Amino acid sequence: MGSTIRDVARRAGVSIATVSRVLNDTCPVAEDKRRRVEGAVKALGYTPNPAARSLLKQETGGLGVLLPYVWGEFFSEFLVGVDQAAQENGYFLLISASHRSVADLQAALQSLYKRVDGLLIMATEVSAEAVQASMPAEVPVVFVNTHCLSDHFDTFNFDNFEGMFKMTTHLLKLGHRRIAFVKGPPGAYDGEQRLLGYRAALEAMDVAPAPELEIEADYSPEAGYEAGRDLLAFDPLPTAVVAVNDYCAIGVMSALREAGVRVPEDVSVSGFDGIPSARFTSPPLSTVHVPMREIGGTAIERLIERIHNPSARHPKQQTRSVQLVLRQSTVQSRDAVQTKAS
Amino acid sequence: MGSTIRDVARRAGVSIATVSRVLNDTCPVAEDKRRRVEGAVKALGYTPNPAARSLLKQETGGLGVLLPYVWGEFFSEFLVGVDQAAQENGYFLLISASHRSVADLQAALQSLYKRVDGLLIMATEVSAEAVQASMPAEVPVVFVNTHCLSDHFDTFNFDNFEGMFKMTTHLLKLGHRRIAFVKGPPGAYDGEQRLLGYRAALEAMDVAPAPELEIEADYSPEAGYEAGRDLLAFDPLPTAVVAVNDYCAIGVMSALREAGVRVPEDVSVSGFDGIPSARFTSPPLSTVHVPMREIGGTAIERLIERIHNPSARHPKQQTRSVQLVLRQSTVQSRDAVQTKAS
DNA sequence: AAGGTTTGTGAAATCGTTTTCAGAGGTAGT
DNA sequence: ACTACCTCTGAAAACGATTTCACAAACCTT
Repeated sequence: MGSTIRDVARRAGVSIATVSRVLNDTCPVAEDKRRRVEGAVKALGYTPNPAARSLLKQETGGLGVLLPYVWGEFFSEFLVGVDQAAQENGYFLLISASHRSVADLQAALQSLYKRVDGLLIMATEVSAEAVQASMPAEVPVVFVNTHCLSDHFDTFNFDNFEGMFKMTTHLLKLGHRRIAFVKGPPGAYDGEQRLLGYRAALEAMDVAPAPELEIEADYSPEAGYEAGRDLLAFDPLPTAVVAVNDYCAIGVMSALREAGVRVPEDVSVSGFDGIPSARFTSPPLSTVHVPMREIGGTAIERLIERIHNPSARHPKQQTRSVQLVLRQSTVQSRDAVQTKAS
Repeated sequence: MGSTIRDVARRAGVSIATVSRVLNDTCPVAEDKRRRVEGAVKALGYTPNPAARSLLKQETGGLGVLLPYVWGEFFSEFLVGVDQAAQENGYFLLISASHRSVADLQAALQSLYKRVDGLLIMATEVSAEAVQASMPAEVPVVFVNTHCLSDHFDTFNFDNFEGMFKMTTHLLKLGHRRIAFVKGPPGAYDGEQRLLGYRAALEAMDVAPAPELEIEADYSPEAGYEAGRDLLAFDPLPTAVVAVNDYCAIGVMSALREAGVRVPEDVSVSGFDGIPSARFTSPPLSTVHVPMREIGGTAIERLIERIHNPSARHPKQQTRSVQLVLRQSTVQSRDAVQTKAS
């Protein structure tokens, strides 16, 4: 193809300036020339070279998306929202994953430098401040699901703490008192907020915290399965298990089922994230729904707004609320039923 | 930041040519100047402008990835492999989804033009030929999981037909004779191949095909659920259900369970893809494992190879074999047991 | 009919690199 | 001591667009 603006100009019998004007509709151009240029463009299959264009105008038309890692439906839902919003606004996406440490992020930022007009960063294990410190300050950034100490950044989070607080409270109201928590990986912002929400709910209902019931895991069903096996050692079993996310809960349920423990009759189990599959587990999983698709879309729109209006007033910290979705995996505690019966 | 090569040259007291030489290690440079340049680069935090660079050398360092859509673990596994391979080779990724028709693909290709050095295209509902026809011919492309009529393209597929043939045969050997098939969306290459594999297996064992047992659905658990409900109307029930993919199978199992039909005691169910979650369903799902992570990585490596060596001989058609993973959702048919007992 | 404005156009500068070309200076060969 | 050959360096020409500037022609005024 390699036809340039010069080829088009020659074919249409005009100067390259005129071609550029027709293409960008930036100045009035005589009707006959305009038509000749359009004809030449079509005939040659000409497309402007984006490198040349972005060299001159200082913009690329690209958005960078940095993720800590990619796994499962949580991220794919997010990406769907991101992709859709970007396409609607005529931007393309530069996506890069597995950036958890500041060093990883720095390397990625380096390679994205001047290739994108703005960045969407989900850095669950690092603060926004730490990321920003290793980055040219002038490129617009929106942080998603990232810990932010100050209010100097645009952030778009969802309410990890509140969501888990609500879920735990719900289980407490169902009469559960021995509620285990299957934790996320150490150092992860969202996981830690969820843990704190769990603890706060216990405290709010005057239930003594039980550190031995907080089991180490991560966000995978494999780790959830292991955690579930660990839980089986308790006698008596906890009557409910709150998992840091849905995948983890799925693993827990799998381990319990394998050992002949029934969910929810013997043990209630809950998740977090509200991934699409949670509706179809056995039993269907009670969870806290995080609308990741919507969040991805809105975050992109925020970013684009920032790009168009970089001098805007204050960065915005926004927190999306989340909702309890109660299904069959959580029921009233048998202890509570017995107590009531007695 | 905006420091250019000229700033570096001035600070180091050399010409811009020398700076370029130091940065690209393209010619010998005197040790003292080299050091001065390196110092200036560090002091100014200089990074070469990629637009300028790719304008001159005709390469971008980017790879384009076009997907029909994104949903669930099948795609996230694929993306993990793609992302990892790209990073290891120093490429960045331009990802764009929801391109199912030729028109959609064309629009995406247009916006990726000259922004990437090569393309990875998964076009499940269009042939490679149709895509190529609307694309400048000189950019290297590798098609993944895409129907290819001729042998003019690099393709990297996995064995949809054979996988489903094996799974169906396995169920037949377990004594099942009334085996339902839950179909993918019409027009999807992979889904249709799987359907053909199912039919071929029936034929190979002289089991009469039963078109009424082929139920319309798509790749989602929701559609699988609906298909499962449709199946409940059959009397007698089929003794096995082969779903076009795992998510669909999950939906089927959910519908059956809800109606009090036990899996696998009453009905065996199988999936396809081998998504990570399939291990953790209830019961764990028998499936055909497609190593999407590996496939994504290998496809990227193939693409990079093509980029480095565009004049290579013939395009390669490669088909990755797939493996049966048998778990608890498929067991011997009760019919077969009865027959044996009689 | 003369002057001022508008409209349309092309030449040339610019963006920030890489790379070619030619020249300067040093070393070795005879 | 003169030529031949390296080794290193800088000036300048690309790459392919956009945009400024200047100018010509056509259009109004009065």
